Amino acid sequence: MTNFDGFFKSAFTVDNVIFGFDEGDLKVLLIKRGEEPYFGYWALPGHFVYQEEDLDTAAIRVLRELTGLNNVYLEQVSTFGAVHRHSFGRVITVAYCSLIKISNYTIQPSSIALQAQWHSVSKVENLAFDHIAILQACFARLKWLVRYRPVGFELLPPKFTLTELQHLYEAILETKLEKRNFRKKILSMDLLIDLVETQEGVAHRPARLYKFDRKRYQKFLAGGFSFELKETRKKDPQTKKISSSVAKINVRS
Amino acid sequence: MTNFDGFFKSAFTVDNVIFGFDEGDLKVLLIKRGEEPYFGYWALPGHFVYQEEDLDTAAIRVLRELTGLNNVYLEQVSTFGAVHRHSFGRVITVAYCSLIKISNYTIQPSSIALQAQWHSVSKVENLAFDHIAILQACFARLKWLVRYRPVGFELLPPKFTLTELQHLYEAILETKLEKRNFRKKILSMDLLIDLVETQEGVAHRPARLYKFDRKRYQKFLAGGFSFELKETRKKDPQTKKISSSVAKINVRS
DNA sequence: ATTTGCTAGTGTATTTTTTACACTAATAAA
DNA sequence: TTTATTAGTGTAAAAAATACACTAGCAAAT
Repeated sequence: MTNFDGFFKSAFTVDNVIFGFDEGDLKVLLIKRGEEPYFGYWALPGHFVYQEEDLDTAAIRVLRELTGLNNVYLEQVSTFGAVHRHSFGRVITVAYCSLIKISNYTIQPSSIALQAQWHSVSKVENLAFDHIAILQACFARLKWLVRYRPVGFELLPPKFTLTELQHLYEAILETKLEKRNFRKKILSMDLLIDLVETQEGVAHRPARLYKFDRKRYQKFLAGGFSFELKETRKKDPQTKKISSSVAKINVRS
Repeated sequence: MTNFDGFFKSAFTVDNVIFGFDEGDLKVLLIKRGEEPYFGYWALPGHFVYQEEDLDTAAIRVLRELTGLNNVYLEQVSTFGAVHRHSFGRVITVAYCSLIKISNYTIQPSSIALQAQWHSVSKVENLAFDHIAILQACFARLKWLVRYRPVGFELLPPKFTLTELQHLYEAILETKLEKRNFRKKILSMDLLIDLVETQEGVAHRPARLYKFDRKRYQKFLAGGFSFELKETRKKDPQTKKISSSVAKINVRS
């Protein structure tokens, strides 16, 4: 039998990209590292996986240890393994992604995290390691996901208005949507419960509040999910329809 | 500085899921292992990654060494890292996926591969390690992909009929499609070149041959790709439209 | 020579969905 | 009472999806 000992000299880590939404802005949770390499740099909350620990378990543990976040559903996105991405040796990292309601959680930096803070995705730069690339991959995944699963709701507080929901979709998709059509689409999916309540303390007509209908969502998951809307072209009349290439999917229960 | 040596005791591998299409059947390329563990078992072509080798590079090399396949475009799908998935120690594996035209390549088993053979995806069982789960993950990815990129063409010979193309889609999506609508859809994408030639040696009206227009595909990639068709309900009239849940996406250039 | 069986390929009416845009409604502040 | 501002609705027109019946061309059987 060949000897494979030479291969057993690597390590692997998990890195978590946690998205949140606040003040109309898409955020990502970063920690300030208190450990070499990249001491003092902002980084994704991630660390080594123990020998006797599954990847998913490690992702949850590491996130809890660094940021205090618990009970977060994490999903694997992809794996980064460039040879010299870590100065301590060969370290490949598995990226995980999640969406949470910022207001539901208290961030509690600990372990090697000097700080843990929400940063606007659009303003993030200079992260440790190859974390910018990992963030980009997860953001791309999020954009993709938002069209097929009602992930938007994960990012909003329990009660929200349709306009807030629309702004969230616009922030993720980095586009503008047409109000009428957005509402028709989202309501036709039958995933929202009208709370009858309305906003308070606004200097204009108060909007109706909705909540996400989790039970109906479960039924929906079996069959499929739909989100499709073209960006409005109202404000940019010189834009011409050159080739309206479209990507679609149809899933039947 | 903390000592991290304890973490540098793992290894990682790459595993390749190569899909092909032949005789109306979706196939996957497997090797018969000539090495412990799982000596003599059928397995995905995969092996250890060298210390100074990137993951993508390793996937290409391993595939070449085991099966003789070269110049295959591989795409990362996901990573499997259950603690005891390999008996030699902690080994996580990164799964890669590809689609090739079976007739374009000669399979040449070597290295630890005793044999390399195409197997019907629907009949595969009893693979080494957790390779069944890896195959399933890649098959799911393929089903997904086929709706958004014209990957179908990667699996067919250079000249093909529309009916052959339809059968391929039906095999991947595991459904039946309506001929008229399939043709309208696929031709409207403008990705096919009519070769004017027709089939020969068939005992019925010979079908027109087409080839894939790679140049137009490049242009298309920038904007988006569309494939959407509902399965025909002709043959199953008792099926009722209960809730036609639909998943769609719209991407504009 | 004609018929039969088979698969290739087309025409089109109907329904559903998307898109665009203008309209009305309700609240607080001026 | 008016104004500014955001909430929310009606609907026509266009585009796409769906269903299904039809015609076309070839070889083999009669």
